[in-house]
Amino acid sequence: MKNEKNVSLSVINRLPRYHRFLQELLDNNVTRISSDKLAKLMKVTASQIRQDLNCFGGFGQQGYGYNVELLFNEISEILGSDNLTPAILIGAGNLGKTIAGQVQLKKRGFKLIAAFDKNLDLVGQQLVGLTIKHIDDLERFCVSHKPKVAVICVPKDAASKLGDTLVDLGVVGFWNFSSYDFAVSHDTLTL
Amino acid sequence: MKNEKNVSLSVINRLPRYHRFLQELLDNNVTRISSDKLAKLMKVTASQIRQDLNCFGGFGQQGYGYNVELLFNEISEILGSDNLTPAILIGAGNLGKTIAGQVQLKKRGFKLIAAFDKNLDLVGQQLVGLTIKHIDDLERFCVSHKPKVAVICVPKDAASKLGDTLVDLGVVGFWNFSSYDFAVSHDTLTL
DNA sequence: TAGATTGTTAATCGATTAACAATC
DNA sequence: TAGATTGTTAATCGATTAACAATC
Repeated sequence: MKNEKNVSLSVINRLPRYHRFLQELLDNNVTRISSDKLAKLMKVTASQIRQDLNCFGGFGQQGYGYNVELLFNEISEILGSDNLTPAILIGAGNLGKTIAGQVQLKKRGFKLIAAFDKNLDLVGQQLVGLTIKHIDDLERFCVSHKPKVAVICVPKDAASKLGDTLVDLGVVGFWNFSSYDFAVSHDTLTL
Repeated sequence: MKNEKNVSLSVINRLPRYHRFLQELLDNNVTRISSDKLAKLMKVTASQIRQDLNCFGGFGQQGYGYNVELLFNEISEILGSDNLTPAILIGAGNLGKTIAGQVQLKKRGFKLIAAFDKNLDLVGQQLVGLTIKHIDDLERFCVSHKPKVAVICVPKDAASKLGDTLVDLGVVGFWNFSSYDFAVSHDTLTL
């Protein structure tokens, strides 16, 4: 397998989608598939698929195509738990709860490792298997656990204070459900 | 004002952000701003700002910069109600209700013109000023009102049946909060 | 082997950034 | 006028698509 460095964000963002389509194929007992067939299925170009998959190594075989199970396992590994990007949820109110439950972070390559809120009524409650922490613990937590992504589910006013702090604490990506506009020069994640 | 044709989606997607920053400047009684200053504020390049704004006409003045109020008004007009892209909400359950309330479609250039659900308990209820309609009315509604964007807030199984139908009905953009992966060759909107 | 299909290089396309002449 | 700053062209950059030699 070739060096995984320099794989563009565009490619990485597409991996979960490959994963899902391969899962589907597996479910339907499809054992092999060509870039051309997969391309038609996913409504992308075959070139893109070959380019993308080749970032991680020669998974295919000339004249044959790709082994669905092998490819699925390879991508699973790349996206595997060890490779999931740690994310935190900030704001565990109605919006936060809904997002946490529905947005399927894992399928997108993220793993929720903590949830924070300032409301003491919520602190201590369980949310998708996590105990909601008080927002005052945010800094200490980030220093020790180094989450890379923050899912922002707080009102505008609260959000406006979070941006710089989080960036200082090492957060490099925001998935922003508040109406505040992070004027930080970091990637905002695509839904 | 020059021809507004051929303005890229990237530029259009940035307009709401310009709008918000100009609003802020107005609130702070700033009357003029150079592309350079605005660039620093928004953490983008001055070139990009000048290129973007010039898609719609020469709003600036050499040696002076941009008149904040004038520019704000121009962008307001471009994003104005008449120019808001009509959108529909599909799925008015907990997720749909939260999204409808929180995601601020208008700030992103969309106007919610209808909400649909299959649950008869929800049909008839009010949601952000709209009466929730039954999903069976979807097709008739789309034919007559031609929404361009659909905000999908239904479970995976329900979502999977919607994609092609909606595309056939003229929907060209999806803002997808379900876990179903629309394999349609249309733009998915960026959060 | 012959046909199919990858891996990979080259071409294209579009968006971003840089540069600067025009001009307020 | 002189300085500032736009409007706009040209250069750069990155991502996508096309093409095809390698090869299973």
